[in-house]
Formats: sequence, C-alpha cells, structure tokens
Amino acid sequence: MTEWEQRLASAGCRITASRRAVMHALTQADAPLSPQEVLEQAQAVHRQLGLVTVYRTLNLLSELHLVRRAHREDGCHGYLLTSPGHRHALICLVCGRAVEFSGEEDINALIERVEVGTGYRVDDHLLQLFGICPHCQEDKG
Amino acid sequence: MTEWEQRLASAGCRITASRRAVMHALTQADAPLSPQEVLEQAQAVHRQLGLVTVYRTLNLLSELHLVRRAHREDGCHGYLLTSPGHRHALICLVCGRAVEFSGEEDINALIERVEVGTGYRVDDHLLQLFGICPHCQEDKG
DNA sequence: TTTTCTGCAAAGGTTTTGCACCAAT
DNA sequence: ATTGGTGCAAAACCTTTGCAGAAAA
Repeated sequence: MTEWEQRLASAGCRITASRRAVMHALTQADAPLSPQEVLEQAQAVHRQLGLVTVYRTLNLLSELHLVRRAHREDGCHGYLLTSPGHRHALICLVCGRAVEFSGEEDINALIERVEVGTGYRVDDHLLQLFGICPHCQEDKG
Repeated sequence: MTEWEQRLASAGCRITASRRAVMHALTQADAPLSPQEVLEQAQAVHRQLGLVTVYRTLNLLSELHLVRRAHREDGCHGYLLTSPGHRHALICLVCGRAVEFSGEEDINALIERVEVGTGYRVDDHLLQLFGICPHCQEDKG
C-alpha cells in the first residue's frame, strides 16, 4: 500500500481504480494538469473513467493535501502532486511547468519580523513565484 | 495622465470610464479580486459597468502586463496589479483590515536559493500573509 | 467622422449535482 | 450487507462572442 493510499484509507475513503488512475496521471506529469488533461492521461489506465469522477477525485485529493491547485497562464486550473514539505509553487510563465520549493526558513524569519512590527498574529501565507524554467531559457538562446 | 493611462494610449487604446473604474478597483484591493468582485467594487465608481466589459478590460490589462492573473485557494481566478515596488499585504481574517509590509530581504534570499536549486529564473512573486490583527486579538481575550 | 468600446443576449466551456447502479470493505 | 463511489444527464456557473448603439479621439 502506497503512502497516498494509506492517507486515503485513514480518512475513511476507499481505494478505487479511478483514484489510482488519477494519481497515476499526476505522478507522470511534469506540469500542472487541467481536469480534462488528467482525464485523457488517466483513461490510458482506466478506460471507462469519466470527467465527473476526475473532478470529484481532484477535490478529494486537494482536501487531503495530496494534490495542490495551481494557477495556469492559459486560464485553467492545474493540479499537481504535493511533494511533502514543499508547499509553494514556482510557475514558468512560458510553458506552465511548475516546481515546488520549500521556503519555510526564510518565510518564518519574515513572518516573525512582520509579527513583531505590526502586532498581528500570522496564521497562514500564500506565496507563488513566477519565472522562466530552464527548458524555456534554452529555447530562447 | 497616469502611468497606466499612458501605457494604454501608446498601445492605441482609449481611456474610458470603464477602464478607469476597473483600475480603481484593483488599486484599492489588497488581495487578488475575481472578475465578479472587480465588478462590484468598480460599480461604486461607474454604475452602468457590466461584467462583460470587466472581462474584456482584465484581458486587455493582462496583455499589457498592467495586471496579472493569480490563483486563489477558493478556486476562482484573481486579478491583481502588477506590483510596483513589491508591496505585500497582511490581512486580518476577522475584520479584513490590511497592513502592508516590505519583505524584500527575506524574499530575495529565498528567491536566490530557489533559482540555484531549480534552474528557473524568477521574475516576479506573489506573497500574502493572513492572520489576526491586534484589534481582533483584544476582542477575543 | 471614424474607430474603438460597451452592454445586452446568447453561445460556448467548465464544474457541480441528483440519481440509480456498482464496487470496496 | 452496508456504505461509499461511479457514470450519466442535466443543471449551474463562468467566460467569450456577435451585434447594434454609444463614446473617445
């Protein structure tokens, strides 16, 4: 049993072919996938999968923090696996490829300074970086 | 004539009440606004504004890089001004009060580490903090 | 006057819901 | 056996397009 299957089971959810297929698609991907793209990839493994189930599965996986929603420049929402300990996304402005990074040390230092400076208690944060990935830098040069 | 008006004019676009209203709404905002939210804010300044025009205006402003699309945790797309001088907001989850802070030192340290670690070139960033303001902390205790 | 913009209505997409059947535990 | 999950169809949204009239240059 994989880690995500255990996570699902301990949340009282069942391990199904649909869910395996969606996780499989996301594992293969190197950029955030739209629900439609997840469907197409996942159907290779599970023919009768429907788009509705993809949506429901992605929402479930998001709630369990196994999957993260990201912004795509083409206007769709993309989904990508949450890599453990890496909570923020760096998104390529050209091709949409995203990587996650951990910035907890710097963020925590910043938060502490801001708390002292403002008197606020900071509970949560949102950080996204935008840039150009190595692949697209090459294409230019 | 403001900077963004010049930018519009030099792109051959006209300065209209609708566009002023949308820019006004985004200037006031301390978080990414959905098109619907932009409409509501902007109608305070320009009653007869319609949602269709908001969409068209946001797309135009995006193309001119005056505005950027961002991801929102609630699943909507949000629009925010392209950061002049990189100011960040800390928003009270109870009353909505926002203060701004500059975190350039910590952010730049983080960005440098991420660039080295990923090979990406980082061009821009989006950072928001959420918490409880001093006022609302008192009310609780 | 000449284009560009705007609002409306309607079309085109995307995401969610209701329901009866199916599958995992 | 029992509960939760799935697919389909349809509803509910969100976003874009076509067009005639209004407004900026």
